[in-house]
Amino acid sequence: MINYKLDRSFAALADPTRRAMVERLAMGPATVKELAAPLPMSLPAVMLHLKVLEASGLVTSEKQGRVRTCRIDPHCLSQVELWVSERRAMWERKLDRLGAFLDATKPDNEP
Amino acid sequence: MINYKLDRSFAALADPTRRAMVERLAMGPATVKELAAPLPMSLPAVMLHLKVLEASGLVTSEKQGRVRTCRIDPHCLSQVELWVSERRAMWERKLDRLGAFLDATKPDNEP
DNA sequence: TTGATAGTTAAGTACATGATTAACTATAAA
DNA sequence: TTTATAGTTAATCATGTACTTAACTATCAA
Repeated sequence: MINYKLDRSFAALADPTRRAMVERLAMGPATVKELAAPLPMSLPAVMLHLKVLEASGLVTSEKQGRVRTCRIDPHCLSQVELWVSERRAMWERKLDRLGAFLDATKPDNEP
Repeated sequence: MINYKLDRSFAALADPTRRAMVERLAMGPATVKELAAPLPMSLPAVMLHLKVLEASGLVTSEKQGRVRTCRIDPHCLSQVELWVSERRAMWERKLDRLGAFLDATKPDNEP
């Protein structure tokens, strides 16, 4: 029942800096420097955030020469999306059944 | 650009105990005691998790007599789902465009 | 080969998080 | 009216997170 990957993905996305990094990467791959440019913090801090994103699997990176290029791995994003949508769907089915029950037991001549 | 609600929702869902609580609530409303029953921790600890879930907006609760009944608020779940699906969709559109570009620039007579 | 660039590691600090036990407050039932 | 139930608050503690600056290592360009 324990899903460490999901733990790490949600935890990674809980930080606004890391969501900003994912938003940037959603537009296409970027280097560490490009990722860091708009962020109001030091490069080592960005590196730590990147490490968290990579540990969760949401982002991958590879180094060529002295440049590390980062990109989104959509699989983990899908896993997160799936978990949330499943719970919401379950809750909404529950609501629908409740509605149907109320309709069925309601005194008639109401719409 | 900063979205505290989203921060709190993702952070709330990053903890396996709280995800377990949401999973339970997806099946229908529950009291604090019912929520706590399967969890390997003290009631005050469960209360703290519940507070985190309520502060994020993912869960609401109301007290009647001495019983507090908790239920999912699907709106915040939708917000989380939307954020994730938008980023994934954006990334995949990007990939598609890249694929189309590669197809267009590829030397011919390849499938 | 000198210097700038891109990234990395280390050490240290401040604050947040997740849990505990003990003690307390209502409400309901016997 | 006693007693059990459901929940709440407070005090405490250990650990984890999010940064900082300083110092370092490669790589590329002039």
